[in-house]
Amino acid sequence: MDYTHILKNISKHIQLDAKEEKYFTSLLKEKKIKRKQFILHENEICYHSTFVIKGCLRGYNIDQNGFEHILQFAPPDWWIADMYSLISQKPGNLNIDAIEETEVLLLSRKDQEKLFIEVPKFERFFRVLTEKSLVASRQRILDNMSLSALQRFGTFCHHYPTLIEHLPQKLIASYIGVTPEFLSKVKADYFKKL
Amino acid sequence: MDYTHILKNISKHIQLDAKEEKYFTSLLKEKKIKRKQFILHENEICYHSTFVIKGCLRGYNIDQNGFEHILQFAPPDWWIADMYSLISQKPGNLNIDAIEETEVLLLSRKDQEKLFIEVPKFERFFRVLTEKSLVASRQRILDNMSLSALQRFGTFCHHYPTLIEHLPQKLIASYIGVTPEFLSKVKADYFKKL
DNA sequence: CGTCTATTTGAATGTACTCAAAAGCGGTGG
DNA sequence: CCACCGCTTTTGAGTACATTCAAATAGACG
Repeated sequence: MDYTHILKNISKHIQLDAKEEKYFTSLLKEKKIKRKQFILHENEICYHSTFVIKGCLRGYNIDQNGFEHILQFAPPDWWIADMYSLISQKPGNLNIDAIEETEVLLLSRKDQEKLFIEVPKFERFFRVLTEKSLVASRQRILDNMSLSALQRFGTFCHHYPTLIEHLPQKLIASYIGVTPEFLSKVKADYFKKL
Repeated sequence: MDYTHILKNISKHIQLDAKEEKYFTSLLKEKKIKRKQFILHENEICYHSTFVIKGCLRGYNIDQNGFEHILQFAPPDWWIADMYSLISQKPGNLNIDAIEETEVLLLSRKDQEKLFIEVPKFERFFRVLTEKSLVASRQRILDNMSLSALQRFGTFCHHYPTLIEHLPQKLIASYIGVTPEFLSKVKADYFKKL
């Protein structure tokens, strides 16, 4: 099993010795997820934090009119979960599924909490991770309130240049908060101006 | 000095003994903020986490067209900061000022980091706090994408019943992401339907 | 009080959505 | 390897939700 990615990800914020690394990796479960396969449905309880090694997941909500709104893409080296459900252990409102063939490592909330006690450095690691997510999430709120669809598309292209390549526009539309039809028109304008 | 509010706030998630409480409170600085007075301007570095005891603060961004977008209200018992600037110690894009006469306690990032090391329980406390903020922030992204202005106003009234009372509508408009003029019309519809 | 700011109301405008249809693209099976 | 099917993307016309601008009214603070 290849834990190099996740250990590298963690070493960005905390230093682990060999024993700690071994303990941590012993808690992880590997999983392969096929395209369109779900790892979480809304109204289910989210039991795991998921770290993506390869491929790409998406976390999204379906509103009362049946429209999908993507909260998060999770390309390699990203963590994803329904945070509400994970911390409350109540049914959440997020769906998480695979955009393509994906490989992940799962860390259960129970093991995570054990980890916080056994190796307090992990408390720090996830605090830092959560702080960064919060920063990104708040910036997105501001962007959604202050930018036009055209500007949000530009921001997205700039922020996720690699995702743009192999992501259906439909999904980008659902992330930046417009209809696919309108994104198509926006994109035309965007590339006209270059 | 009255630390009962903040100690009660903290005891929701972690238990402190007398010595730890004393150490923690020794790090806090008290401050009184007049209406319209700033505790942080955009392009400044945010050095403190701020806990509100009395009154109300707001954190907001001003976009390139000069419009204000409120990211957060901080009534009593809430924490507020420009998280981006606080964790990166680089200039941020948030303004924080007082909506009314307000009393706060300040915890500097340096002291906070010392606290994480001296009393690791605080690492846990702020992790939990940040997780909850993240949950709220992500739900707000979804609400902004899936709900109409009327629905967002309803959600706001339901979520912050006490704030509604003494908050200028202008500020509510700036929080839910509409113009004050339009909120005025939305509100008329809202109360017609009751 | 008087002034300044907040709120309401209305008409015109704009940005993004809806619905419908056509065109493009990709995968699958014959 | 090609043909077909389903799904995505494009295009267009009509519509809706929210903004802009302007003016009148109401309210708050010194």
